[in-house]
Amino acid sequence: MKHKFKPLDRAPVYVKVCNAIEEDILSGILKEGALLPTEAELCTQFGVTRSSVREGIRLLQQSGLVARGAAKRLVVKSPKASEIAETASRSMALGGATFGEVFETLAMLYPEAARIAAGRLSDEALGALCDVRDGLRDAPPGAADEIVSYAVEFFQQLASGLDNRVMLAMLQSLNLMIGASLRRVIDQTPNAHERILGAQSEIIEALKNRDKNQARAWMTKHIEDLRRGYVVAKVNLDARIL
Amino acid sequence: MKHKFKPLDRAPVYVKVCNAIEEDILSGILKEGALLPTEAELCTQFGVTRSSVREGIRLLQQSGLVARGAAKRLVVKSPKASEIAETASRSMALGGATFGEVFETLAMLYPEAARIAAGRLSDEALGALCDVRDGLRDAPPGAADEIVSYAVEFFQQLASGLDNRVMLAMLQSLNLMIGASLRRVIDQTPNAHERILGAQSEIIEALKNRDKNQARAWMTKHIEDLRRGYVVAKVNLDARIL
DNA sequence: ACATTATGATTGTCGGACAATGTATTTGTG
DNA sequence: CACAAATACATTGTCCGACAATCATAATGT
Repeated sequence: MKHKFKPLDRAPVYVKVCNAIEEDILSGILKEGALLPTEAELCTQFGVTRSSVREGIRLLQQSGLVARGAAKRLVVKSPKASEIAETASRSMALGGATFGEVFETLAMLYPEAARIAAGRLSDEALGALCDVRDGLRDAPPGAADEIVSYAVEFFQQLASGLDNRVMLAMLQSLNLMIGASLRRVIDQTPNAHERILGAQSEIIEALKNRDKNQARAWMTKHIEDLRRGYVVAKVNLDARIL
Repeated sequence: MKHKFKPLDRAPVYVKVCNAIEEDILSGILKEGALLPTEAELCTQFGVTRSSVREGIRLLQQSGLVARGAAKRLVVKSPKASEIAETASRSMALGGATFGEVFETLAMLYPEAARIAAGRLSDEALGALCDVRDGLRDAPPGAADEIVSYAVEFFQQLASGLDNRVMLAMLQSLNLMIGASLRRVIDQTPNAHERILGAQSEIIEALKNRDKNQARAWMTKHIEDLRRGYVVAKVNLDARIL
């Protein structure tokens, strides 16, 4: 019988360093907040030079698994939804995602999110939504930037209230991607202020009444209204987000 | 009047290197597939040492913006949906996402995805779905692994057919997260093979008829069926994915 | 006891060196 | 001349050593 060799692991050392540390984090040996050894210590433990260790650390750093904490020590981090959303949205933007794709996904997700929210939102979460609505109500007329930020913040608060980190990460990444384009839309839409305010109020009302269908319906209308804004503002839906 | 200084940029050099290159990619100066200079060349251009350049490259590398191409040269990459999905799902797993959160999100997204698919899926995409279904049909009984992979592949093909990279990335990340747990569920569910096969057939039928409501309804049933499997298999929905 | 200073540890950056590897060029041969 | 083989070259991966900057801790002075 012919002996067979396993393929050798020819990955660069810095990749191996990254994988080794990552493995211990994944397996729970290194829990969140744990301090990693110093670079010098890692060198002796792995038997490699500091350059390689440092390059490995950069890989871990960018994937959000470790960060420099107090006293510059390396601490194990567990990626937060907002960070995941940020890197995902950035990657999609770079990957050439278009307004159309983002908006369609938004239109697919948020009505369902509203339906779920109607059955779950805590009083605090509802209060936060009301605060956003009130902030929008009191916004000075013509302040497009403020209107946009309140509009996005409304989505943001709704997503937060769902108490589901996976949903939150996805919805947040959409919020990040839609933010920039929304500015253009609201700039050119008359009555944007009132229309958004009205939609938010109706949605809040439905959420308060725990009326899932109503919440979903109003969210659908709200988004449909935004979509019309895109048409009015002549945003090219095939254009890349940037 | 008191002169005011802007806060100095005290970021480490390797971060600046990363940002500088990233900026040129983002602004379109460096398009996808473009070759970056060699490390030595970057050193002279930035006026820093190779160590710093290399650490900066690691950051870019992990964020999926560059990769080593032919002849080891650095080439600009635009992140693909599958890569975004992979890093996102990994991050969420590390961030402590639970089966419950993933499954709830799945149950929220896929019925809507099916509805959209009914109005859009190309013949090729439908054919791919049929292929998956046929593969599942011909799978030997008791081959849990195969059943799982066909079940996931069905979701995968459906997502691909939507022709929306943002949706695709999100759905794919769910697929990755659900994969492992599905194995346990199907292992312990009697008739899983037939039930999944039946659901796939019904969904395909609805898609062929361009019947959005029917497609959505059957997908909902399909997922509800999987949910029952989770209960039967006594999967703790509050347990972390790992 | 508390503020200040000295000490030490650690990271960030530099410079140079060399082996491994893949590319490009030259050379040899029909 | 065409094509294969050998050579030279360029580039990355890895190592080593050094030092300034920064921050934490210990020592010191009042």
